[in-house]
Order: sequence, then structure tokens, then C-alpha cells
Amino acid sequence: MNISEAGRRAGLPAKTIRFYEDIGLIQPARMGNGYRDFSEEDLHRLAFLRRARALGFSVEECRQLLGLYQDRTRTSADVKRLARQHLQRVDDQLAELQQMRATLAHLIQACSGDQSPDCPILADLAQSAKG
Amino acid sequence: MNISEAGRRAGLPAKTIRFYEDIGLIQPARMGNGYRDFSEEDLHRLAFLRRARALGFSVEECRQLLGLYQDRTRTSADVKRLARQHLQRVDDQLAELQQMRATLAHLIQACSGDQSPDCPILADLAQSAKG
DNA sequence: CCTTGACCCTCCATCTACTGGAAGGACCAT
DNA sequence: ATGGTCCTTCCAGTAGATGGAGGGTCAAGG
Repeated sequence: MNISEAGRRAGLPAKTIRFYEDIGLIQPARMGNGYRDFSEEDLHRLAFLRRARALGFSVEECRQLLGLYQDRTRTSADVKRLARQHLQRVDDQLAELQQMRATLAHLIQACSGDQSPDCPILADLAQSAKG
Repeated sequence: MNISEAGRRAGLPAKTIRFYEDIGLIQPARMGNGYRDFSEEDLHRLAFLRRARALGFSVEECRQLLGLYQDRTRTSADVKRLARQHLQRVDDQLAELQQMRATLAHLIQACSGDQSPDCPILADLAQSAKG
């Protein structure tokens, strides 16, 4: 199977698949003419990668997850630990974004948004320069 | 004032301040020996930048915000529009992260985390490869 | 006068996870 | 033979810094 078909079936752009090969996440075979030749196994890994990335795992975590997936001696504890670490990071990001959102929403609400130059948003940004 | 003092007062690393100069966000004067010489105005801008960045505005948006701040003919509507755009992006990111979080938490909760190799997290990641 | 240490400078490389594009080969239909 | 659509590799660029090499500057101490 060539790269565009593999991309279509795995839900990934061809560019991304080549990149994943570059960094060693997959090793598709090659046809006589040098074209990549994707097996069902390759497709499986690609779809696994797509889904793990969609859950926000980093590429290195995806590499570990693929390793665990392939490793018959893994324990679910190993996987759970990785997932918990990631969840913690997601929660940290959420907390930061929510804090940003609250401040932004507050400032926007306070801003009249009219033709006057007076703006509490700019005032707030500048204020910290003084405080 | 030299760069480390400016950094201390503005709450930014010296590296970041040099970077901001590189991309034209500030133009500190130079002393005879080539050292940067920061004015109160420079400090003001740096602190403004730090705070705008902390609210998640991109560097280009920060450039626009600084421009508006300096522009006496601005309207608060201009600023509010920028802030609203940014809030929308923050909300989009929040929605995505919350979706990730829900899925992750669900999978983690379903995983026994023991010595067995059976793991619903890996199963879920692999499943999409089949579905 | 010399050295030591703490600054400062510029320039280049690195990070994440791709994405875009150039230059050229392969293949199929007309 | 020619056009169009695939494929290949390699290089550059994105955002926003951050780390480090290699070297200049300056004040204090001996």
C-alpha cells in the first residue's frame, strides 16, 4: 500500500507519516521502485499514533506507549503511570488556561469597546509595569 | 540600567529580552561599551509584554497591543476585538483539553494498574486502528 | 600590574511536531 | 512523447524561547 492510501486509512497526512518514519516510529517496507509499502501492521501503528497524539501524548510518550503495546511483559501499571503523568500535565495546562480565560473575560467585560481610547485591557497590561 | 537589572525588574530572563529586541518589540539604547541601557520606558514595555504573554497573547498580538497602547488615536473597540479573538482561541483550546482530559480520566479509571498486561488504555489506542 | 569573577556581547544550535516547497524520479493514459 | 499524478529526498520555516560557545568589559583585591 502506498503512502497516500496509508494516510487516508490511518487519518494522517503523508508528510506526517514520512516524519514518523524519520524519527523511527514506523519502518515501512519499500517497493522495488523505492516507494514505501505499508503493511496492515504499519497501518495499525499509524492509527495508534494518531489516537495517542489526539489524546495529547507527546511523540516520545507515543514511542513509549507503542513499546509497551508491543511488549508482552508489560504491566498495566506501567501504562497507567504514563497516562497519569500525562493527565497531570493536562490538568496543569487546564488550570493555566482557565486562569487566563477568567482574567481575559473579566477585562473584556470591563471594556466598553467604543470609539474612546480608554481601555481597561491596556490599562491592566500597563499597570503591571508600574506595580 | 543593564540587562540583568532590567530582567529582574520586568520579570523576564535576559535571554528573552534580547530575543524581544531581535524581533523588534523593544529598542533599548546602548552604552559606550556596547551594553544595552534600559530606560524606564523600556522597562514599562517589557513588563507590558510579560503580562500580555502571560495572558496567552501571541508575540504578534503583543506587538499589536503595544502599538495600540502607544497610539493615541486607538479606540477601545480595537483592543476589545483583539482580546475577543484571543478569548475565542483560549476557549477552543480549553474545549480540546477538556475533551482529552475526559477521555484520559475515563481510561485511567478503567485501568487496574496492576501486574497484568491487560490494559484498557492500550486497548483503546489500538482499537481505533481497527475501527 | 595582574588576575579573578561576574557581568556583557553576538551568533549558532536546539527544542516540538510538523508543514511547505523545490527538484527530480516513476507510472499510467493518451 | 507528453501530461498529470503520484512518489522520493532534502532543506527551510513555524513559535517562543533557551543553551552554549567564544570572546569583550569592568571592578575589586593582592
